[in-house]
Amino acid sequence: MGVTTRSLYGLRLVVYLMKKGGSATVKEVAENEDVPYRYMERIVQDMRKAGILSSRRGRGGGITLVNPERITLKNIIQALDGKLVDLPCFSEDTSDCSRLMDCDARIIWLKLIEGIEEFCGSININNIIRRKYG
Amino acid sequence: MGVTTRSLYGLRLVVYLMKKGGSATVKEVAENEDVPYRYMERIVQDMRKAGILSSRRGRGGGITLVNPERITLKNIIQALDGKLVDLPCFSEDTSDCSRLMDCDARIIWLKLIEGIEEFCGSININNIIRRKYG
DNA sequence: TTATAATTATACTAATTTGGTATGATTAAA
DNA sequence: TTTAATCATACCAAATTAGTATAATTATAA
Repeated sequence: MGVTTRSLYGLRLVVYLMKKGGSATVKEVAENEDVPYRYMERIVQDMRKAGILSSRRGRGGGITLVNPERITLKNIIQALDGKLVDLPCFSEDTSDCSRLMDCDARIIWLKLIEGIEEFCGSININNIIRRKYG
Repeated sequence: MGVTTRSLYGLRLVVYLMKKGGSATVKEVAENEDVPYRYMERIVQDMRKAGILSSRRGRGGGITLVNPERITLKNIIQALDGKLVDLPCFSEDTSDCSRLMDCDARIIWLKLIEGIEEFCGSININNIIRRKYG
């Protein structure tokens, strides 16, 4: 189960902003976190659309975490990698699976999805960072 | 976090053999589980190498689960998709990440890996199937 | 002993996803 | 009105995924 660089970079961004305790420009974060600037810009857009951060345009603008104390790993991965657990037979057009109803494998995948959603939802980034730095 | 068709089909195979309670040929499983035969053959090889099933060649041969009552979702995914959780910055050559030591994101990813390994290791396929069919 | 039914081993390939770049528009402060 | 920032898309190369194809090996049965 792969996690892409998008989520990797997204988490770096969140941690960076939390440690700074405020706002920053995308450029600043990209430079400090070793992420290509243009790529980071796009990641920021998706996180904004997901409500993880807000932004201000124009000179003096930048980005800010919306609810730092509530951000979970689930939020970040869902915003940037799409579904937390992505299974071929759980795609939009369920028509691609003719087994649906009597598929015993499916109940097991459902368990996986549920379990991972709960677990990732319980990983609160701010808690972990504060525990380390007070 | 994507799960590929390999794991999907691998689980179908395991469930099929469990419900049948014995051996089968790859062809039989492939036909019954809507999996391309040649593809299933290769999946079977990886599962055999991982010790999930054993096989007999030649006429009358086939495949058998080695320890049905001990097979977990973790076993299947690891055998077929490689690492359970695959992160770019946890690749073989750690040299690709210059942050390693003072990376706060890393401790969070480690949590994720640990948590998912434990969870998937706890999903026992046989238990679930038996619970449904007695 | 020979045909047949099975697994095993590799090599190949098309489609999709990933990990970016590039370009330009928009916004707002100095 | 310049400048510094985000926003919106389009593009592209490399890697991965999801298979196919071919042929070898093994063991049973006729």
